[in-house]
Parts: sequence; C-alpha cells; structure tokens
Amino acid sequence: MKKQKVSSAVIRRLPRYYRHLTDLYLAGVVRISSSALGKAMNLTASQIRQDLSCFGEFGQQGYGYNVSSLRDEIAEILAMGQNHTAVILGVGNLGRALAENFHFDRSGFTLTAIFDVDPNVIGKTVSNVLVRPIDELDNYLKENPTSVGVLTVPRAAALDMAERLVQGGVKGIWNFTNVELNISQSDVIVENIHFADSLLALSYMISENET
Amino acid sequence: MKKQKVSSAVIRRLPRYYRHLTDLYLAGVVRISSSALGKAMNLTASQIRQDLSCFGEFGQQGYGYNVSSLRDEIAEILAMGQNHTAVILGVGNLGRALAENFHFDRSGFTLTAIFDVDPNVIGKTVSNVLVRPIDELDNYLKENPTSVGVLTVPRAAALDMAERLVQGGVKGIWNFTNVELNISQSDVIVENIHFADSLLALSYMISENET
DNA sequence: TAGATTGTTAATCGATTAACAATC
DNA sequence: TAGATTGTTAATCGATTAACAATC
Repeated sequence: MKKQKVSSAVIRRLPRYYRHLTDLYLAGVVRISSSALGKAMNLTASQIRQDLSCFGEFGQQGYGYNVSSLRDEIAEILAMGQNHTAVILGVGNLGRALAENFHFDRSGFTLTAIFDVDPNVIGKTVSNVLVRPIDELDNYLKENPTSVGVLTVPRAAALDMAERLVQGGVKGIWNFTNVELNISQSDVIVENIHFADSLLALSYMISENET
Repeated sequence: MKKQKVSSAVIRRLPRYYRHLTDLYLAGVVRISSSALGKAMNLTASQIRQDLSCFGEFGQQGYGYNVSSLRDEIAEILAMGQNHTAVILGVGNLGRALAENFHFDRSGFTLTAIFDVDPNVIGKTVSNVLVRPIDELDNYLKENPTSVGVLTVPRAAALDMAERLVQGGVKGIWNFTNVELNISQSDVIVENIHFADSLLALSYMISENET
C-alpha cells in the first residue's frame, strides 16, 4: 500500500497546492490544467503532474483537474480530516497571536488547551480556550492524547517543555523558539519556524540583489 | 568579483550555520572541524565545506575553523552589518509579538517604525518604537529609505500594503500574511512565512509517521 | 472526430557525497 | 614529523524537465 517515500521537496509543495486550489475554488474556478496551475504557481506543468503522481491519479486527459476534488484529495493527503488536536505552550504575544489569529481549524486542527505560568492569565480564556497552569500539562496530555504541541515559550523553557511534550506522547512539535530541539531519538516530528533564519535569508537576498 | 549564483539550498543553510556557530561561540568553543559541525547539524562534512567554498576559504588544514571568525564571516555574507532597517505594518498580536519579542538587532536590523490604522495604538510606542498612522507610510518611506517592510496586516489589506511598500522603495518584504504577493515584476524580494503551510507539512509528517 | 491534457518513462540538470592531494 | 583536516575535483544520487503514448 505504502508508496516509496515522498521527497521533502514534494511535501513542502503540497500545502502550496492546497492554498492555490482553495483560492481558485473560492474564485469559482471549476477546472484547471497542470500548465495553468503551473503558470500561477511558478512551477512547470511537468513538476505538478510528477508531484501528484506520488499519490495517485487525480486528473483526466484532455480536461485537466477538477479544482474542488483535487483540493479535497490534497486535503486528504495532508491528513486534514483526522481531527488533529493542538495545545499551545506559552501564551505571550506570539502564543496569543496564534491562538487568536491563526485558524487551526482551517488546517484540520482543533486547539484544545493553552498552558502558561503567568497567574494573571491562568484561568482566563483566550480565543475561547482555557489557559491552564503549566503544572497540569503532564496530566492533561495523559488524559487527552494530543497531536501537536505548539512551542511558544521563552528560550529558557524550551528544552524542558519539549521533553514534557514528548513524554506526554504528542506526535509533533511546532517549534517557534529559536532553540534547536534534539529529540531525534524519539519519533516525534519537529517542525521549526525560525524567524531569524527567514529574515537572514531575506537579508542575504536583498544585498545580493543590489550588487 | 561576483561568484556564480549561490543556490537557494545553500542560502537557506547559512542562517543555520550562523545560529549553530553562535551557540558554539557562546559555549566557549574555539575551533571546530567540518565533521564535528556536520555531526551537530546533521549534515555531511563534505556539504559544509562545499557550502562554504561558495564564499571563500575560511578554514585551515589540520585545524578546522575558528568558531568566532567563521561566525563573523557568515554574518558578513548574510549582510548583517549593513544597518538594515525594518518597519512593521500592522501591530495586531503578531506585529506586536515581533516588535516586542523578536530581536531585529540580532539579525542586523533596526526596527524604525510601526504603522497601524487603529487610533487606540497610533501615537503610542511599542517596544520603544512609535506607532504611526498608516496614511503616513508613503511619506515616511520617501524620507526614510527602508530595507524591509514586515507585513502583519489582515489579509484584506495585504496586497495594497505590499504595493505601497514596493512604491516606497523597500528592498524586501517579510510577508506573514497568507496572501501570495505577486510582485515579481519589481525587484523587491518577498520572503514568506506561511504558518499554515508549515503546520500542514507537520500534519502530513505525523500521519505518515504512524502508518 | 480533433484537440487537449494526462500519467509515466527517459533525459537532463543540479545538489550532495566521496575521494584525495595539499598543507597546516 | 605525523596526524588531521581543508578546499576542490570527480562520482553519485536525486529532483526537475522533456517527451510522448494513452485517452478523455
């Protein structure tokens, strides 16, 4: 059943496909060819067909792809329908920004809990989710199996919190701290968002662009 | 003078090198070999030497690399010493999180201004930076040439704001909105941080990991 | 039907890894 | 000096692109 491993390059493009298809869908576009999609996304038609062929056959000769159903297929591939759950650790500015502005549900996740150490926020709700004391994390995870822990704690707390998430049985950690989490011995997946790395790459590119 | 174009894979690794070297430097490590660095970063020694060779010769046979000076060299390559400036557009939760918690200076940037539409925050300071009315953006950019615009506005405002940044002569846009900015006709560089893409990739990987 | 477009195989291109002479 | 490790060239591997028969 399981195909050969899908390359990381392909995996990174899947959410982009999903995003573009959603835009097309909302714009009322019914069908699209690989070449038209490629033009819109700055990819070759070949690459799109090659990417999709990792997962099955979703098109139709002479027609192209049905936008709505290809979107659904990709949602399926991305496991968006699996009722994933997420908890946020640390509700400072960034944690709060994610809780209030990021639509977890649009990626197939439900935000089920928020943890923090600050007595001023514990017991309150943020975005309709209760903020709990961090001491309750271990118990909470034991009683409420959770897909992903969102790490938005200060640098100093990052490693300890990551360890507790792993112990608590999460399947993935969405890491916003600039700490490199070295938990490769477990089979928990770490997805990093390194703001500084992104800005430095931009710094390089704008300088390169001038010369 | 200009070497052949450096591949994007290499550019993306440079900030990681910088980050690891900083950690080593702060830990008091004086020298490191490509193989030791590779082990720490999960790269091959070969790749590290190949990457660095795009920019010059920074090591010494039989010794390896001096941590501090290699770090400095990479900072130089990343253009960290060029007094880049940044302005934030939109000081909602995310803009505020960046203004207050992200250390622009550590990436060689100075946050010089913040713009918003909300009368309740205009005139106040966030992280010692004045929040100005968005109407002043065009004039501000004219009078204060700015390297990068940080886009943390709502989706609806994104395209318009991006256009004004481009008109205002910024060299790069750090885009946190989930809107695809299509400004490839200009030579402004867009660096995207797509939270949803990142979470969906994680969703895929944790599901894949189970089967 | 004729035209369009897929899925897939083969060709090309680029990036990573291996090997090694140079040398600190 | 002998051992270690670089920078670089060559070999390998993987990803992207091109081509085309199949077919809607």
